[in-house]
Amino acid sequence: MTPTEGPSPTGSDAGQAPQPGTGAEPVARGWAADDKATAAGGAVEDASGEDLPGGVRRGDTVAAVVRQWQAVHPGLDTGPMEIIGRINRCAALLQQAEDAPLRRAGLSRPEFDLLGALRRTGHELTPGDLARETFSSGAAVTKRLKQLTERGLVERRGDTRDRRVVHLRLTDAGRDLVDAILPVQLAYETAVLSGVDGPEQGELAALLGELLSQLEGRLGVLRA
Amino acid sequence: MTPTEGPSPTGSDAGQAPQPGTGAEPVARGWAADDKATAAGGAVEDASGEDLPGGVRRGDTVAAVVRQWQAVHPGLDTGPMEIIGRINRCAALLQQAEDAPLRRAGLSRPEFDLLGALRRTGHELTPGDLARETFSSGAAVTKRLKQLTERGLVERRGDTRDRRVVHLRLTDAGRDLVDAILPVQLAYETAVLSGVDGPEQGELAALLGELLSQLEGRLGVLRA
DNA sequence: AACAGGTGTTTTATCGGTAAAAGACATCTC
DNA sequence: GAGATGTCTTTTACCGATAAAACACCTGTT
Repeated sequence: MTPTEGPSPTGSDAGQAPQPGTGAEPVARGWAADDKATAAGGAVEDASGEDLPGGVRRGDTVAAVVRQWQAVHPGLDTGPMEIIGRINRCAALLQQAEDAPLRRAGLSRPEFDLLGALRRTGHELTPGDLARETFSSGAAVTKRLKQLTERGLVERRGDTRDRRVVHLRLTDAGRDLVDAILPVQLAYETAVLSGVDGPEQGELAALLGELLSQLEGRLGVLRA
Repeated sequence: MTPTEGPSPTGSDAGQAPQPGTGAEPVARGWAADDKATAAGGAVEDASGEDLPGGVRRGDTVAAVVRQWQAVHPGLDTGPMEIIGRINRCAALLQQAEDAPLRRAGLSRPEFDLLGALRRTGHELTPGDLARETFSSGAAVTKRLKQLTERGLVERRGDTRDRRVVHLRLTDAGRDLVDAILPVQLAYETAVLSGVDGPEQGELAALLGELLSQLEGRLGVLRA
């Protein structure tokens, strides 16, 4: 992802219409669906939401999925779905949208992610460092580095002490590219989020920060 | 994802240690990092966060990444990162954690997603319906259906009117499997979210719902 | 100094996903 | 009613990511 955001769902990000010849619109409506799945295991059918007369927004797809589950299993505690499902669905839609500026620059998200890690830390990193920074496997980092060095965005330097180790840094071109893309990326994201009021954005960021802190600190323990 | 949550990041979900022989711990700490990338393009180094004396939580990794960017580009509007970055990172961690119960049942997330769609809608669906419901490509659905029918979880029935069309429904075994997994899944998710207070969970769900509604309604327009 | 064991990186095999094309069929128009 | 057009599903080719193995090298021990 942009050295700004997150996960790279399912490999490619697609973001186009599901099938070629299929003129069919995704059930929901305007947006080219495609990636990830929804909250409760898929999008919603159609159920739930008729637009209000004035063209006002109806509930989101996750709410509709929850309603479907409630109809099948009344009383089921679907609370977690309303958070986790929405986070996942938002992540899917956001990534798809965010990839647009990156692709214009000829970079995939994971690639930009790697470059961003080098840029923001300010110093050289080893492949292992980059794998941890970008939460990807070492093998994936090796591949990306090969492409990025070939493109002249990253430079390698062998460690003098330990010859197993490699140090990586951005070239001038790499640094310039990141610095050029980042503001565009952030502006785009600002636009994407513009539907939510400023104060609410702050609340949302704070709550997500709290959740993330909990998850980062605790998930290792829960994983059984 | 469980017919409960979201995107299936990078194909497999891994969730294990980055490299085999590497005893190295992910930089952050206990949790087996691996998937997606972080907000601003990777995790945080180490910077930012020392635990407070009492063992209290420090800021999340996204906050640290934002600080790194601010150091490099002072004044940059990193607001969007604090929301989008956290959503992506939360999604990555949650999916990883959520897969545990599913894997015990021998299902991948996309598979459970598909079964869940059949279960909650209550009626038969065509492959095209399922692709839209699960936000995946038709090809992916075809593959999954093949496996799931072979396992006896799903049944196919040709349409009598239109012989191109196939109708799918859960077998008894499929329905029982979904019904057995779902509560376990939800209980697990409840545990994962338990670090956040009840009222705050409600606020979070509401804000995410608002964001998601905006994204679902608007993203198609913005995608340029 | 040889060796056992551990760490950093790369390579290989494989899996799953998408895009695009192909196949099968319905429907609409003339 | 024949042909053109479009829809639904499956197949094919390819790409990217992971896991596991292979390499290369350091380091501590005897």
